[in-house]
Amino acid sequence: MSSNHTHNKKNQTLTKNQRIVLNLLQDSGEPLKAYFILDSLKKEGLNSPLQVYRALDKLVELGKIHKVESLNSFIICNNSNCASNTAFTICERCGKVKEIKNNNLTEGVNELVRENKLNITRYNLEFYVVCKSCKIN
Amino acid sequence: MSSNHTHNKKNQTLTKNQRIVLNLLQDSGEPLKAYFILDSLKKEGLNSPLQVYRALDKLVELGKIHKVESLNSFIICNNSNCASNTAFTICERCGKVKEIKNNNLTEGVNELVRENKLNITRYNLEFYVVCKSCKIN
DNA sequence: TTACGTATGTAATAGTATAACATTAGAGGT
DNA sequence: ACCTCTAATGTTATACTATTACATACGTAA
Ligand SMILES: [Zn+2]
Ligand SMILES: [Zn+2]
Ligand SMILES: [Zn+2]
Ligand SMILES: [Zn+2]
Repeated sequence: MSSNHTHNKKNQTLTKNQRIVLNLLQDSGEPLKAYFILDSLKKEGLNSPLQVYRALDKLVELGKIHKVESLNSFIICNNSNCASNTAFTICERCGKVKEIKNNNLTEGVNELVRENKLNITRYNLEFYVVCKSCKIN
Repeated sequence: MSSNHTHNKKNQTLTKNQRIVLNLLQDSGEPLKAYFILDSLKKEGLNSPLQVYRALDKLVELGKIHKVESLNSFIICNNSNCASNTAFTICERCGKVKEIKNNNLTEGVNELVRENKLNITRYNLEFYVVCKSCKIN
């Protein structure tokens, strides 16, 4: 079946489990919970939580997805250069999550870090908001 | 026993459960987990997780403690004016957590928020570091 | 007093994550 | 091709984190 030649090492190293979990997160675009992922992928052959968590761990490590800590959820990275740094807005009302892509923010954080002599290895920023559609209602 | 007159409303409103949980966190200074708190306070009369979680919820709401989301832990607020905004450094090696008190950081974040038009209600910032004692070793 | 909101106590259960161990698949060197 | 090493898998069990539900008590204010 799956012709897993060794081209394209960076992207094609993914195993079957990792790939189907990544695809689900990609298609969804929303933060998903591990057990929801498990339920969704039963038909693809995932049977146990551990299979999901192992795939998630690997994908986080590769920077392809992020964990939204305060939601116990995982979301596709749409930024492609986070290097395990994350910044999200989270709507307090509807739960919608957006990864912040703004370069000003990234630069601003870097500046903050320099100015405050924080010897950091990475960061995780969660900004709680009321999103546009929720503000209307 | 406990003469709970209604003086000093802001601070003395705490109930017995809330008070003993707060005291433990205060004495510890470290982030503690709910079930550790439960075990520690069995002798004080806490029997069930729910008693702990209810106290924790209230104390978070009052701004007296914070939840460290990525550790599933709770820590005393040593800042006194966070208004549910939090900023921590977390050592990746030893797990030591410090609340950032630096006013420059607070102001810097506010600036970031203004510049990026983030309509936020609160934020939670986690900076992963290697702390001094861990860097030596 | 009555009524209301908030806190309690207790039991059960839901939701999140990892440990342990045996097995398999792949990449790289010889 | 064969050996070897590492990483991933499959499976079961278990640990850890948090909430639901419901009955009861307490404090404040009308
Ligand atoms: Zn990202
Ligand atoms: Zn919303
Ligand atoms: Zn604080
Ligand atoms: Zn350390």
